[in-house]
Amino acid sequence: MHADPTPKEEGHPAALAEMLAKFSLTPAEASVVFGLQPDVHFFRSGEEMIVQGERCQRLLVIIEGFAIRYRDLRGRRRHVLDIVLPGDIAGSSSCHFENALYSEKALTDLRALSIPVVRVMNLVHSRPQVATKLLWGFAYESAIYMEHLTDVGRRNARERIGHFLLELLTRLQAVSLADQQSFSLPLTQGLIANVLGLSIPYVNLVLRKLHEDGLVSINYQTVIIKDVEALSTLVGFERDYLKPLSIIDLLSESTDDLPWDHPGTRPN
Amino acid sequence: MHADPTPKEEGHPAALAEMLAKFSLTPAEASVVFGLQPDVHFFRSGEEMIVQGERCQRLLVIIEGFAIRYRDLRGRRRHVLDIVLPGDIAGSSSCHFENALYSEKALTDLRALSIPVVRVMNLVHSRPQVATKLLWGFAYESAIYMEHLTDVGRRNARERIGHFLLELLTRLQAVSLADQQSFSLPLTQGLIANVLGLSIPYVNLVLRKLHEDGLVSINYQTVIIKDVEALSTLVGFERDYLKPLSIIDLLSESTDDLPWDHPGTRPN
DNA sequence: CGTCGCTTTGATCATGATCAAGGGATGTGG
DNA sequence: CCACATCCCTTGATCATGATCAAAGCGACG
Repeated sequence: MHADPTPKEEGHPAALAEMLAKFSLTPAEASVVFGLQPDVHFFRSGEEMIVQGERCQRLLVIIEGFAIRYRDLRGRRRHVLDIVLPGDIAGSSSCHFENALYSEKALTDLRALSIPVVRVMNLVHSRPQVATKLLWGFAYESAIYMEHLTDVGRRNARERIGHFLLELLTRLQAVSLADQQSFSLPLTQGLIANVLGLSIPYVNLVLRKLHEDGLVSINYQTVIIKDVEALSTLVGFERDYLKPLSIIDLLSESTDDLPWDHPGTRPN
Repeated sequence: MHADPTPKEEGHPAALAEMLAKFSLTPAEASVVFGLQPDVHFFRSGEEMIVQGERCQRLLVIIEGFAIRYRDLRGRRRHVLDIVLPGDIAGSSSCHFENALYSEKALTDLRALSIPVVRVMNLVHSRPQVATKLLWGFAYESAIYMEHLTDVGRRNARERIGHFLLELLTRLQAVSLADQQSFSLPLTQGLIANVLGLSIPYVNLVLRKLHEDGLVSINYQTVIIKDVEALSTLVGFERDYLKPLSIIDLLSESTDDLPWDHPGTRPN
């Protein structure tokens, strides 16, 4: 990992848009986050960003590139818990523990904003609303894992794979990295197998069947979902869990009128 | 569901101890939460507390009794995502969405504090530190689901069941509802099967084998884990994920010395 | 005393794992 | 420019974990 001391502005615009979308931050609030003097860090493909068992003291807002979040099981190999996309935050769960419960590793060359957890926590005093929005966004992660849980626990291989691809499509669309029915990302069959708890040969088989049925096609890192509707129905995909309520909606329902933490940007 | 209009103090002491433990609230902060004028609600065994698809507008701090959090799958039956114990908060994930993603239903007669989400959110202005502690606690939920994910995705039936029982033991110990090796809770084999994505006859089989091996015994709602060490090793149980870092530790590492959140003393 | 829900047991079946081997690509060093 | 290594995809044969189906026993409770 190499910190880049000089160009601290370079990566902000893209990350800004993603933060806005994910955490409902107003531009003013986003600039509060960027005011925490984040470093831009670069990681090479394969580099570990968060290491299981070590203390996690910084959050990494992914600007560009992809990563995996995985857990090393004793004896068994590893279990990939999720794919980390631009706009996601590496370390957001690890920082809850004395020692990180899992690792995060760059899947491609990757660029991220690095912000010390302590500095974020201090927003509680200085900018409580910003802190709340960030924490609210973190809490929402559990919804994704709950969905993955029913994915792995209650669906067969075909449904799991279809569901996984549809989730990726939707999440990537949210950060403008996918069009209506396709996206590009360094997804191997081995990775899919690992995320979904399946074996590689079986993933291969199911993927071929899905292709024969004209539902999806995967070629050279590009996934095309030929019939989103049909696949969604087939595997029971409902995208609600990927569209959390904005915290703004909740706050604006409030009837009282206590002072805001930085007047002027209040959405009310 | 019946709101109890009169005795609003009755349930607080027990719930208070649990809140202290789970959210690192000081007594003063706990009383801020109780100052939100929560109602004590009673639910009968089998009653729905949160309904999938409906808007979730209140949080329910479980004081006494047990519940399940489950999802209705189309066509398929339901999938139980987790057991909800005293000290847990029903609705803590549902409130992130326009419509609750899952239901929560009382497994026994149950007593809970009901607090409107809006009122909690307003703590952001008045008591940002309390709000942060609560949200921090919610965010930590995702760690539990991530662990369940590797449980279901990467372990065989024996390991899953053992892991599940050890998690329950640990979580119940945290709220003084279990001793060193045993606890009581209305757990049926059907429920275990549903949580872990197994069939009832197979759960029965595995449970018998675990019993024959002298590892666990289940009788009349009482689970005894005869050899916690052996079982933990056998199934690879590490309890770290159930012991989140207190947010206090993070805040106290802060080098600056801003006044705390008491109204009137806050700068800015 | 009959019903209902939970547990137990057994027989059969299938989803998906494991093992094995070969086939492109791409990349690297000689 | 070729030899070799590596990584990923593909395919097939065999195996096993755990599902499904069926039926009966057993409390508890009204």
